[in-house]
Amino acid sequence: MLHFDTGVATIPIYYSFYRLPNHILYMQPYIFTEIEQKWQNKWKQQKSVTADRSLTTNHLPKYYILNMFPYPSGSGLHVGHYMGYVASDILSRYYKHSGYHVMNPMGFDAFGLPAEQHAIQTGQHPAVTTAKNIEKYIVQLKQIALDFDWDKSVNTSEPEYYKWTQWIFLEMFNSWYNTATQKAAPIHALIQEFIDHGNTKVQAACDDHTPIFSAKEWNAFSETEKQVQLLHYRLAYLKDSMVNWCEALGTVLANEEVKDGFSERGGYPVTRKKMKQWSLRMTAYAERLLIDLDRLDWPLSTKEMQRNWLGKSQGAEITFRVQGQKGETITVFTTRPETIFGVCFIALAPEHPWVRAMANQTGDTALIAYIEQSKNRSDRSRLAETTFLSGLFVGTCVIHPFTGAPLPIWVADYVLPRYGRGAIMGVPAHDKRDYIFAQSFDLLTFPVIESTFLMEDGPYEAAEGKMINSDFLNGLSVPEAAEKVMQKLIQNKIGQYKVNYRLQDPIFSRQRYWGEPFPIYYKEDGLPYGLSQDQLPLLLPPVSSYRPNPSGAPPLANAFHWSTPEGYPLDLHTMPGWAGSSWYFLRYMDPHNGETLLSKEKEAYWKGVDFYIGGAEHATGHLLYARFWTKLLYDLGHIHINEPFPKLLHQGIIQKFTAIVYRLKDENVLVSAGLIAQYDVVPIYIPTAFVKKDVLDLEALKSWRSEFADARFLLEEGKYICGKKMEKMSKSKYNVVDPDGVIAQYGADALRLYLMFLGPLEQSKPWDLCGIEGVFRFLNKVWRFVHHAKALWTPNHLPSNQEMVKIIHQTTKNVTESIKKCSFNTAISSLMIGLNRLSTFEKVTQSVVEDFILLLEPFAPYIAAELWESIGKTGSITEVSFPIWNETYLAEKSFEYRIAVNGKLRTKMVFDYNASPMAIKEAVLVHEVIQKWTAGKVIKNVVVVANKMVNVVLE
RNA sequence: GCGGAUGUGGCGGAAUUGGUAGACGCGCUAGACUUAGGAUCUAGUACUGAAAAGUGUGGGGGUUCGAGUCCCUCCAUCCGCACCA
Repeated sequence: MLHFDTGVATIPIYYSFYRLPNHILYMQPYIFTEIEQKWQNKWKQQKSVTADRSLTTNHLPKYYILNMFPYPSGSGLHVGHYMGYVASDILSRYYKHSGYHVMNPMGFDAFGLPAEQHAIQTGQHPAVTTAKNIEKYIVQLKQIALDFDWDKSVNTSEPEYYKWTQWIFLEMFNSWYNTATQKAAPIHALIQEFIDHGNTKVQAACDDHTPIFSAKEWNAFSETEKQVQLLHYRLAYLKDSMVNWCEALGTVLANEEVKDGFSERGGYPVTRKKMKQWSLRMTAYAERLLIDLDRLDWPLSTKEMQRNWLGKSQGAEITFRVQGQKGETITVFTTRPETIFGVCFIALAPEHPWVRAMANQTGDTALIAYIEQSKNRSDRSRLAETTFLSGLFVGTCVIHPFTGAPLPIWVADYVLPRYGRGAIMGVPAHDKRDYIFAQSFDLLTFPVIESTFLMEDGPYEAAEGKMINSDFLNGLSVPEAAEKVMQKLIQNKIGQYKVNYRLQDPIFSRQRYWGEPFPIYYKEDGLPYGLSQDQLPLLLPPVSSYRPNPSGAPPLANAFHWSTPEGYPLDLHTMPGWAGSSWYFLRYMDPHNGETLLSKEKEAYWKGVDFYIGGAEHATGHLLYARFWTKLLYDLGHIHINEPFPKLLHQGIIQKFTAIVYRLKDENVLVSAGLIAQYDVVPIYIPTAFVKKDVLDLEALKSWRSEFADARFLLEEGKYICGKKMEKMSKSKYNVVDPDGVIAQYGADALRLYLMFLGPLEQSKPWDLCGIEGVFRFLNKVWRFVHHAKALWTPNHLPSNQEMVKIIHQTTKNVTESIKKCSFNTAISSLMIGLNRLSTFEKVTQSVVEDFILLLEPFAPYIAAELWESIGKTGSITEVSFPIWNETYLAEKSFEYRIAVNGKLRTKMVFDYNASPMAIKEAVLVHEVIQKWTAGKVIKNVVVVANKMVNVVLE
């Protein structure tokens, strides 16, 4: 046994000297640590493993492959992160070998809350921690030979990058959405329109209660009034928004960051508060975002998620007159206008303007209390009730537009203010929530569609059947009735068709420090104005504290003299995490351009991302925002790409068993997994290292954390059995696998191979280190194979062995086709099969060995580079063309048919590749095995499928 | 509840898209070379059965000469949206 001190760990290398021929005896073993170190150093001198080709190589076809860039967190990468990166690296290397000009960049989504939290705790500037983390990431990425071109990297937190994020924001601020042309346009075109016609004719996406003004009125407006009106149209606009305010974090949280009234991060209480926030008029794009999904080569599930998120629903708005209040009306949105005769009440969101007006007017304390109470309930909890819905009768009625009957107006918080008009018509007979509400308050329920349902059974929600109890709709089918009632509503000017989207304009400002400052200042009128382009980037200022200002203002209020040179105060908000990531794929094409965000020439060459790889968890966030920004920049003529990611693949997540102990709810007693049914327990994740074959090492746990030191244990047969669950690798669940340890033990090539060999890229799969032995053995085998072949070959003088040629061509074909399908697990399997078969030959020709190393290179670049050099090649292997197979070598002369009788396989027979079906049939029928099965039976049919199989069918 | 996906040996997974189910790898069993084996090589390894043979791709049904693959239905698991009027 020899020991090689690798510097990382002492690894025993086993191999035997006996029995081997001399040349093998002196063959150096596969010491991956040395090899990988050697090539890493070599490649360090180069920008990229294959030097970047300049745009002068325009004749080359391009391939732009992209990974979602990571947030550089302090905990570094775990093996799961590598999944997508390795896949893209394989593709990138393959396309380079195939003559493409490949771009496979990597960068950092570097603004984010963790660095800011760290800054708050330690006082260290987030830029410092971020830079440190990025450095660590780059080392980790380089060690597994990921061929990223670091010259093209981007970092969203650097001024040269966020200058353009701010620039894009200004473009949004200075634009409006023309719904007639379905395009965004510069704001000056809108101003001209106002000068000519006021806003009476313009079709634009704007705020709900934008006042109407004539050209004359516009021209008479003061500058301030004009700006106020324009703000109703800008694509980036200020809006009073109900936001999730977290006092402890001093910030506003997105809906997805709030869980049951508490912040997801930190678990602090969250209240709802009205604040002026920047919003983006994304809803203007809802229809285009929906329609264009059809053109995308994306996983179906992700497209479906985006469709749900956009949430298009078609229906009608119907206006009801309020009884006893002349001229006052309430407009509701419904998807089922045909059920108009089944309306038993009207329900309004507590936030509805009419409700507020009523409360002010009457001073009704119960109503005011109800409005207050609803304010702090999240949408989720407001909708979560299944048995009782709360509400309050306002004491007023509306008039049914057809029957003239009075319908009570209720305030109910199951009606959400931001969906539709914040008002619904309650049809308890045909809507589940309306039904529950009616049950809760004993309201009338009145069916208008014929069904076998009894009222006691619940609502009949299906949109099919014959209309009843519905005056002029009686006897019609549901669709017919819907059409007829709409005609009538439109005719009577009390209703119109309406399309609604669930999507809302996202809030775009954060009360945080570590993000892009808004290039916005405020004049005396209190209105926002954009900085000019030459004032960008607006640098993130140093602050005395990263916490919110004691006044409650965001951290930027802690900056010294945060104002324009003229002395106007600058906006105190910063942009959210997704700002920088919504357009970064554009910047990679031209990362250092100081003049524009992306030059026309570079865009014309690269034309956008060909293949995007990233996690499915970004299905509705990042992937939707990036599509929105792309369309916006496209509208304004800055880019010619309409969709950012035409082709998308989600890599699966790596899972590992977690270890769980169960503690009694109010005692420090841990209960073994088999006994938990009898107790009230809380599961707690513990490090998996403490568990061997489900049995817990009690001492390890006790010394891990003080809280366990004096814990008592309820054991099963003297052992504590842990619970386990296959879960996504995550630091908080203590089941992460650190890549450095794996690399030290098996090498980066083995880790790459293993990650890819595990299974289909897009599938989630469990990590099990045992399996890595297989690919590690394979690499050792390759090593021996090449050295063995090299020692024995006499170049160019070996007679070409047809069988061997066929094997390498077959392998080439299988590997190439698998790579193109991103089926890397079968590609590696083909390499293994190829090697196993080639190893049976005494001598192997040099060209076969060369081809094999080339086929391996995208998967295991270190060993490939080393072997390439060891067979006497001086140039870089990455510059060499990928092998191409020749079908004529693969042609078979004969085929082994499987012969079945009544579908059951009975024997196999070899026939010439071109044998006629007639001849095959005759030969099969006289074959002794077949005769045995057909003896005494009547043969009904003999199915002969050329070069597939034969089936003899008996009566 | 809705939408999407998945279900194949002890395990990870293959299967030319309707044509030999279980490639490749792990694990396991036996053997070889060995002081040794956690190196390497050889053979075997879905299940039942002594064998002949039979049974097998979550369950049930169907189409077909032929179904892991297509259709219907049910079940389980995972992911997403969650009572969006």
